Amino acid sequence: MARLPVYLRVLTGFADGGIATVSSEQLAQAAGVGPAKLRKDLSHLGSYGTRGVGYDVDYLVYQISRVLGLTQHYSVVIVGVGNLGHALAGYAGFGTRGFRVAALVDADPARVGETIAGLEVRHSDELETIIKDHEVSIGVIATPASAAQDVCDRLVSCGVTSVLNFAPLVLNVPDQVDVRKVDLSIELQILAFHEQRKALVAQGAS
Amino acid sequence: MARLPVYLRVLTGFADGGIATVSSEQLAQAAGVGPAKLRKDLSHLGSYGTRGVGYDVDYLVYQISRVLGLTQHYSVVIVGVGNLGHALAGYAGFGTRGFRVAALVDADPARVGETIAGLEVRHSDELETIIKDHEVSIGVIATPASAAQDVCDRLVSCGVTSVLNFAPLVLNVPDQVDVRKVDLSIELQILAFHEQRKALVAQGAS
DNA sequence: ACCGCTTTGTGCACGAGTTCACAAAGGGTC
DNA sequence: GACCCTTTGTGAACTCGTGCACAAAGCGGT
Repeated sequence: MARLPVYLRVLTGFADGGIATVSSEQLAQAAGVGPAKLRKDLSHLGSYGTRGVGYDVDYLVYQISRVLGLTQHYSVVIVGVGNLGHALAGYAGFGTRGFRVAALVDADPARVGETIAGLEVRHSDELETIIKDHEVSIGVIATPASAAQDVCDRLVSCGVTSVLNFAPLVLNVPDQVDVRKVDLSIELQILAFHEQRKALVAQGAS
Repeated sequence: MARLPVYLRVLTGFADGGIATVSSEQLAQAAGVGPAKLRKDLSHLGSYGTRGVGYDVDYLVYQISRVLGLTQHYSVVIVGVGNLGHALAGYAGFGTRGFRVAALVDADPARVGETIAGLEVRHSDELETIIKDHEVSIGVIATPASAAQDVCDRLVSCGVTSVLNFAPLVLNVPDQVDVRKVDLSIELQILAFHEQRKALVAQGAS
């Protein structure tokens, strides 16, 4: 389920605030979902709540972390050190929760050797070596669209089975490889669509 | 539909390549969906295809642009000029297709006055003035989580009804406001989940 | 030990989105 | 002009996720 990470974040926030137990209603409100949906989601993991009381925050954090596979550690390689790659390298979310950036890689020799967020940028020719040495399981593609499919093929051929793609194109991968896509311009266009819809409704009502 | 922007991008790619007509099968493959789904999506916009031939690329580009509201122009304000805000300001996708970055805003006085991608960073106290002067309709939140809800409230109170949120928290907004969320760590955790699932299957099979 | 209050876990119905399969409709060819 | 081949548009069955409503279950006070 794609909502578990949200629950996990909210729960860790509660844990930091010293809250020991939460009801499904509190948790649902904080996570922006309905209470019934939340209970059904959690029930799929097992019965970890106490009727009449709620859920134990720490225990639930542990269980969700376990289900998500966050008890293990994953090495990540970021390919493409443009504006976006830069931002990703400095992103604090990688360090926490078991993700480690193994290396930054770029095709531009002028960028190789540069140090970003404590990591040296290496040339993309070394991609295969890096992946094998660090047992990288997740690849992040932050290259221009023209290079993305090629980079993706190389990642996959080295055994990477999870890809996070920021390039604006649909990647072609074998079935066993998971790709998640983050696309700015698509998000903007969806917002534009809703803006227009709202404008039309307002116009029609006036 | 959230897939229209993908179709649009693929179609503009075809148009640039000088292709005049496409079949649903070609387009579906390039967009990573099934042919039936694509035809049903397009049929919701009207009957713009020719049986036995396919779809006229240019005409379809125009129709999808129109439905998405991209024939109008939208002003965007980016709040928070950290690593991510920096990357967003330099993102080429804003300029194309009717989106204009009206201003960059940050709460840190040390950053105010800095010029990024041809735009001067202004202090967040001016947020209300900027929104009214430029008729901003879309707000992008690239601040730390602690400031995000406050920024969002200010955007909404100025009449912004579309928000793109990069901060790792669930924003609380009135019903008529659309929020889209982009969250790195959630994407990573989902990939981790699938990684673990694949690892367990492989282990179980061996 | 019992009773009532709170909260979980879940059976059921409903609706949205997806897939299949085929009829309708063009274009090309003879 | 008639026939055949290709491709669209869509009706119908199906799946999946969602929300409601309620029974089961624990806790605390008396």
